[in-house]
Amino acid sequence: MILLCWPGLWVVQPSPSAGTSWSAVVSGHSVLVESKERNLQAAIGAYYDFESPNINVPSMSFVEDVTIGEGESIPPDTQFTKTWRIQNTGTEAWPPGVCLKYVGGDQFGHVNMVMVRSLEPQEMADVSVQMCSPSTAGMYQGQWRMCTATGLYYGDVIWVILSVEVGGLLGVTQQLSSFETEFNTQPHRKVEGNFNPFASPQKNRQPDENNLKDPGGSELGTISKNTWGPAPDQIEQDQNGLSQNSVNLSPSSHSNNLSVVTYSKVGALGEQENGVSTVLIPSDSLKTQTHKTGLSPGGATGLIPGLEPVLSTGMGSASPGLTTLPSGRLAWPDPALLPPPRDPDPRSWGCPESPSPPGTPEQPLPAFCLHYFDMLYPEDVAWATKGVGEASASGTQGGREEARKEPEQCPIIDSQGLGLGPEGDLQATLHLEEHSLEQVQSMVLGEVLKDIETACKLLNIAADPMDWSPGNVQKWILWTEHQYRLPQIGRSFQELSGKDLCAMSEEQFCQRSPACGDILHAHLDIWKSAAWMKEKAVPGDVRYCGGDSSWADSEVDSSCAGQPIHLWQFLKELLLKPHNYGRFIRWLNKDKGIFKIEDSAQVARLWGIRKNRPAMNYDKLSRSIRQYYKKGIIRKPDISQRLVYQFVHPV
DNA sequence: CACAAGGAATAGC
DNA sequence: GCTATTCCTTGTG
Repeated sequence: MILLCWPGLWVVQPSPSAGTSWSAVVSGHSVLVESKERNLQAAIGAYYDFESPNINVPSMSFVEDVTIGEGESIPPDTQFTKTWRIQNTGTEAWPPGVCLKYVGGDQFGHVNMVMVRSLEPQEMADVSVQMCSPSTAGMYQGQWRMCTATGLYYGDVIWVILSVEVGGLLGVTQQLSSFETEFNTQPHRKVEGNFNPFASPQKNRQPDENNLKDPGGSELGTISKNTWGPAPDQIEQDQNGLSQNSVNLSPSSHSNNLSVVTYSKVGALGEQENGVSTVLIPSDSLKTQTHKTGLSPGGATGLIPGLEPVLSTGMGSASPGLTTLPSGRLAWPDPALLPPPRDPDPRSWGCPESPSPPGTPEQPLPAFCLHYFDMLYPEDVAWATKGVGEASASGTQGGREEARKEPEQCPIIDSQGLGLGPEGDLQATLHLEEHSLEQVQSMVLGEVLKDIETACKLLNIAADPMDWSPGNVQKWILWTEHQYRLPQIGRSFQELSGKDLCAMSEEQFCQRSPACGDILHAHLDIWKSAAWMKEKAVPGDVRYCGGDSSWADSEVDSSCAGQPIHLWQFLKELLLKPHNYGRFIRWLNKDKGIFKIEDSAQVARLWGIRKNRPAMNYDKLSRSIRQYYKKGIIRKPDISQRLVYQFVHPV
């Protein structure tokens, strides 16, 4: 099996040598695509539930804090109930199975999700979560967001802002809250009046960044509405255990031949507490689940058979021990912290105005964010593969049955009977999603092709691996290793041309690189498929073009094929792609040509890859930049700052 | 410690 | 010869 991670897209190819069967995982869901031809589009037949323009996204507005309003303080280590009032501001009732989920910041206890009933248009309801205040005084904040059963986040990001201090006033409001609870046996009663004198009227309050403090010292405390995605370091060093975006890429964890693997299910126990519906996720209850899936040969035109709209909590808060991501895992921006969809081009999500768009330290901003990727624990593989053989044998019928067969392992959260809704609704939803699937495929594919295009320009290599020289191969390997944080591959592929590489089997890849040969091979397969598609693509056919940039786009590329690139040209190339490299280098004043190297090590590494100089570092790179001083190409700006340079002749 | 500046030798084209 | 790389020293914050 190969497990391949593209930004936002996973592809699992169970039989690489045959090359006829692929499954793609997008947004945490998976489909299997039987492909008679070796065709990337078929490979990426994916069910994707992002905010397609064709899909109505529920609307939600935060109304007010019911308990723990602004200005209230709470004693340390104190249990309390946080209640928000929210409203369905859309024109349609919410779909069944929606929930409010913890998405970032401080979590205050173990509860990370609470079911919310389907609100009618304009209806308001209170949603409560049992929390526990931190043990040390200070200001804290956390973010929560509504989420559909299929993992689609919607509505305002709502905040918990806590002032923890000894002698806080919690007692008063909680007494009031408890008093109310006695008269409100419904977990989420309909609100008909503004009855709580402690409610704060502000909507979408901005926390005072100067006062917010994260106990772990992370920068999460400074998340604001203008900084939707956690910065790379924040993701990697998530002090809150919000690791639902992490995926273990270790091939050793995936050594079985799986037909299809999905990672979207958890074990969860719903329970009622003091009139508050809570979902507690024991960390040891996380499970993965296989779906038996299948689509018609060559076509990715159906929803996954057996895919149930299962509520996934992700796994983040359930795994408090996972505070850092070890090497080999990829982290992704949390889609929950992205703004509500407005721009149909998903590439623009997550980086609205931030000069430093969110992403992983190594990744350009993923165009498609995976919603829930639970870990596939090694010990779960045996369980996960159980039934896979049956899946292959029974084709497309088994998924739903499989889910029913093992309810203990994949409990479907259906608190208060709100789970799945009428079959008719589901069918309508499926129908709608089918329509968007093809569009989604195109977009996913476009993103893949664009990433390859970007890499080609950056590395100055051909798109078709068959055309690569041994030097190109080294560059590509270095690049892939860098881009996907693979273990050091070294020189085990030295002397090989692109043709040699293409002729190698996955086993041969693994022989040369036991740690990640399979992943590398899978990446090469994507490149080969993309080259095949490019060859087949009819000029003018925009189906495979991702938005504003086509494959043949001759976007500013200062390098000429075959010509050695100059460092200043390379820097300009990076600067011209802020979506990809804005975290590494960005303009401070484009008109004056002033730029700042934000991540010197990464820029140096990219330069080293480009020049096939693995030992490149910022010391050397900066020496090269300084060579430009006397040549009048680059200089230090008038007010010298560290890592800030200026093009003498800005474009 | 990271960065800045620049000298000197060397590599690669 | 030109450009970039590599290694080095010295200095700054």
